Amino acid sequence: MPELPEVEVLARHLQPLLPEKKIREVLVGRAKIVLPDSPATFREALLGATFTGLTRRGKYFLFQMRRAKSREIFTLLGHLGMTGRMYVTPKSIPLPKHAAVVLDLGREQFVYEDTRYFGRLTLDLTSVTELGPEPLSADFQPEPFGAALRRSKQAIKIKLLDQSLVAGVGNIYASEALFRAGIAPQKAANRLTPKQVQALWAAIRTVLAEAIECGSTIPLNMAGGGSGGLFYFGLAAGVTDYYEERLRVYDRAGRPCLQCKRPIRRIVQAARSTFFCPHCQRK
DNA sequence: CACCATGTTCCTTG
DNA sequence: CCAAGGAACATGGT
Repeated sequence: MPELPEVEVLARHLQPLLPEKKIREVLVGRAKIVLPDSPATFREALLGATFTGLTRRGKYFLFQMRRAKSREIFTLLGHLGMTGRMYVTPKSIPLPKHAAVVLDLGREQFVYEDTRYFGRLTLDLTSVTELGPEPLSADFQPEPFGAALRRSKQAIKIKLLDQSLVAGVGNIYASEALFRAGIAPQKAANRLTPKQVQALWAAIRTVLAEAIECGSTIPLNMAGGGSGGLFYFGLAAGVTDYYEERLRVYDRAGRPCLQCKRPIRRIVQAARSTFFCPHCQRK
């Protein structure tokens, strides 16, 4: 679930649930998640601390915290990796199989679960400092974006996954943005025309903004209701495939292009799937 | 058993 | 030093 839109939607969901909740106990179920902190350091830093706010940067969550005695503020960084989930539940709800970190909040608990354990929940903030501009903010401008693309000979699809170019685009939305912009994914970044740069810049913003819109309405309203606050993004019953229906090329290999009816093709770039329409996205 | 999966980092090569 | 390619990480679904 984790590209920028999914992170944003989950952040909006968690935002009102956390402020002023105090961490009474910290359980690290899988040490790797907390790296480069040690479980002991991590626990000591969070014990007694209070959540004060939550923001997002790229695919990262930035939890604003306040230390118990010193009142000093600090940031807890979260990343969902490929399979991470975070939610706040009553303590009566049993922990999932792959509970990586659990924060005891009193009557509730904050759960970070991750089946593949690729994610992070840590006090180390170095990875955020290397991120490129936030795509939906005014920091993301077509000219610097184009200038960065001109410096790279990589295939544009691969370049879009570079978080220092622009933060938050992942494998799904890279394919989606290129389809919207009508650009072939194999095209070298430095060969895009100024018009293509402009179109891609706009497509990235459109695709991400629409995905946020989508995620913040249907799944959110349905989730949490019956299950005592349990929140599973995109997994609300009956709307399971709403998410996929929005996507125009991703995971649609062999199916007709929504614009020209010719089959969508899947190729592999940098060991990851790319989906595109060879007709609508020509070199 | 084989292959695939929304991500990042580390190592190697040139 | 940098760009680029590939493996590694770990588990589960098909």
